[in-house]
Amino acid sequence: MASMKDVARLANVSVSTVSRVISGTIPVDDSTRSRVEEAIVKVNYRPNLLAQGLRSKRGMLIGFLVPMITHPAFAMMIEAIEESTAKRELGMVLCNTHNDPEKEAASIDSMLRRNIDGIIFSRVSDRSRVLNIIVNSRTPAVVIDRSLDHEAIPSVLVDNYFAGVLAARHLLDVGCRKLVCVTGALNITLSRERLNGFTDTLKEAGVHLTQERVFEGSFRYECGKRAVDYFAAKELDYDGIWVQSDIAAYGVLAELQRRGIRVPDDVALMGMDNIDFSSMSYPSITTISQPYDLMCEKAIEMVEMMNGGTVLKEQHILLQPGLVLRESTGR
Amino acid sequence: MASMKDVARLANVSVSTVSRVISGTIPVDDSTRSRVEEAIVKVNYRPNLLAQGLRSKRGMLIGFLVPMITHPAFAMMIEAIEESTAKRELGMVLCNTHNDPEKEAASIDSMLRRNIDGIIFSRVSDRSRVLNIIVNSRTPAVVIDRSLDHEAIPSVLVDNYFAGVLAARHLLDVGCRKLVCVTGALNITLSRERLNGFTDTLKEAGVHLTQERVFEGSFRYECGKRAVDYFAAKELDYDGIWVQSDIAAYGVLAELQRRGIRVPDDVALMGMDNIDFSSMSYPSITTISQPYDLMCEKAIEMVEMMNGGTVLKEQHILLQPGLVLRESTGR
DNA sequence: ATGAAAGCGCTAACAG
DNA sequence: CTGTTAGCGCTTTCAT
Repeated sequence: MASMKDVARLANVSVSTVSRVISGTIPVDDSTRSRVEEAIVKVNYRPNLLAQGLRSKRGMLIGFLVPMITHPAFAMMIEAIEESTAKRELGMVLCNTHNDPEKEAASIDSMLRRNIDGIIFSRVSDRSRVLNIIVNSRTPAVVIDRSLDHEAIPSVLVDNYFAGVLAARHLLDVGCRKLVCVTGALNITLSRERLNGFTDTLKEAGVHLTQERVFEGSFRYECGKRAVDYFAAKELDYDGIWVQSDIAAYGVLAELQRRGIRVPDDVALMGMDNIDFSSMSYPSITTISQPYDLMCEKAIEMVEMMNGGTVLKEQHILLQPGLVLRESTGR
Repeated sequence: MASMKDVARLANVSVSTVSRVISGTIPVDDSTRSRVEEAIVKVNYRPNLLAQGLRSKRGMLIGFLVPMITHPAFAMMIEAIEESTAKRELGMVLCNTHNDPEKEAASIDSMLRRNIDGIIFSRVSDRSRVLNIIVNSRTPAVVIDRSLDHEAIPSVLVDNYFAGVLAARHLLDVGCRKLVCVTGALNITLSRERLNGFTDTLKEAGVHLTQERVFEGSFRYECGKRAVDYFAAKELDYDGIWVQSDIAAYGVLAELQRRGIRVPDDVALMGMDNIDFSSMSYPSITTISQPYDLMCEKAIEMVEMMNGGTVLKEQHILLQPGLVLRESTGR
């Protein structure tokens, strides 16, 4: 790899002149400039990012922390973050935390040691010490898809209450009146918000969602089967079900099918997340989409602004979810 | 962030001594060492990775290129690479190439400018100029899940021929005699190898897989429906089908179900990759697993060896796939 | 065993 | 407009 020195030598100028030509912000004589530019092309010079990052304190790198890479919803976010960073010629370092505070801490640490431009995370564990580390180091950090108690850290969220509203409206629209709901873990705020939107909207329509019609699950496949078992054990009758994540919705679907219950004929089923797979099954799954691309783009924008000196404390961007109609609620 | 200078000042030694204590390779007086170690703890010193990387030409970073992050098979590899790098305190920068040679080139370029320790890729586009760039820069590179014509680059592969053998054996075992196959793109070597293993094994059992019983698909969902349409148009009778990727197998499954054809009762269905989802549907999908964890670990090991000075040209590690029994072939 | 000094490749302040 | 100088934080001779 050619260095600035090589270019300078070839163009018969000092390295600082080369630096000026590249940055473009400081005036350089036209003839000098073109000589330098020729030399740059000739030796195929590309600035070393470590040297730049060391000097400028900006590693040209964004860190992204997720709890599980292979979960389709997170994979979509990873893709979106990659898209937004690549567009800006930033790199993305990815860390899989497994919700392990130790691993979170270790990866944040190594990111900071890379003079990272910003760290974005979805679902940091609550016991994480990392937030303080980041705040103390004055590195821009943005939480995505989850609000954090730590108010100093800005976030970009979807309107989870409205997601519940959309789900309820649609199930009512297709004629369901006996509903049940499978939530995510209810210690997570977004699960509660979704449930509230769902419950409130049903109530307005005169449909009362009793406590026993709500099954507290997780965002994992396994809880789907457990939910169906639970409803069966309680001998609850239902014609519509909202599961707060597509992956869990598939758990529900598989168990319903195993029991010979037809979707959508006997029960209308809705999920949430709009993972790729939700259009790939039979029946395909009606779901609530989250604007991952936009969320991630916003998160990166916020990081960029903070690096530009803007103070973004207590800034929380709220984006709207959408309804995606498919077969599982088609009547 | 505290620097070496801070530690040195506090411990009353020079920075070089601090460096020696940290590297551990050069003898340092015990009393000095403990003084330095105390100081390190006191100021919570952590070496700056950019500075280290700049000096030592090793960025402590592995680059990973995939064509599509959200494809479950690649997501699994990403997870495995992350696991293997994190274990070694290396970072992972991820790039989504979309099979776009421009984007491949751009990301390889930025990786090299980070003094990256090694680059691992699955499925570089054939027209990629990047291979030469990498070879010229003497940066360790390993191809995963695909052999490359470029012989200088080592690779770690699964035995795709044997995958075909396993698929054929199992379908024969469950009593299928009228078989069809949906391949990946046949210009990709691994698709042809899988098909060869499948065909040869059937032939040994006296089952002849005619040309028209092979549908050239891709590793995408959409080709599944097209394949079923094609077989129907040809009025081919079949009781067993092997699809060379799980995601395409779901395309086949959905279309079969739409047509009222029951799996496995009417047709036994097998996929390949063992993506998470293949256990989450009803019926769950019998499939061929690829040892992603091991493949990725081996790839990282190879990179490490090359960085250690070992020459690995023309080294190709072959790993064995496995059979995963599920409902879609259960009789 | 330890310190001083040079340098990795770059940027920015200071001179001119 | 351009060159010289210093320094980002680290490692590695080279002295002592």
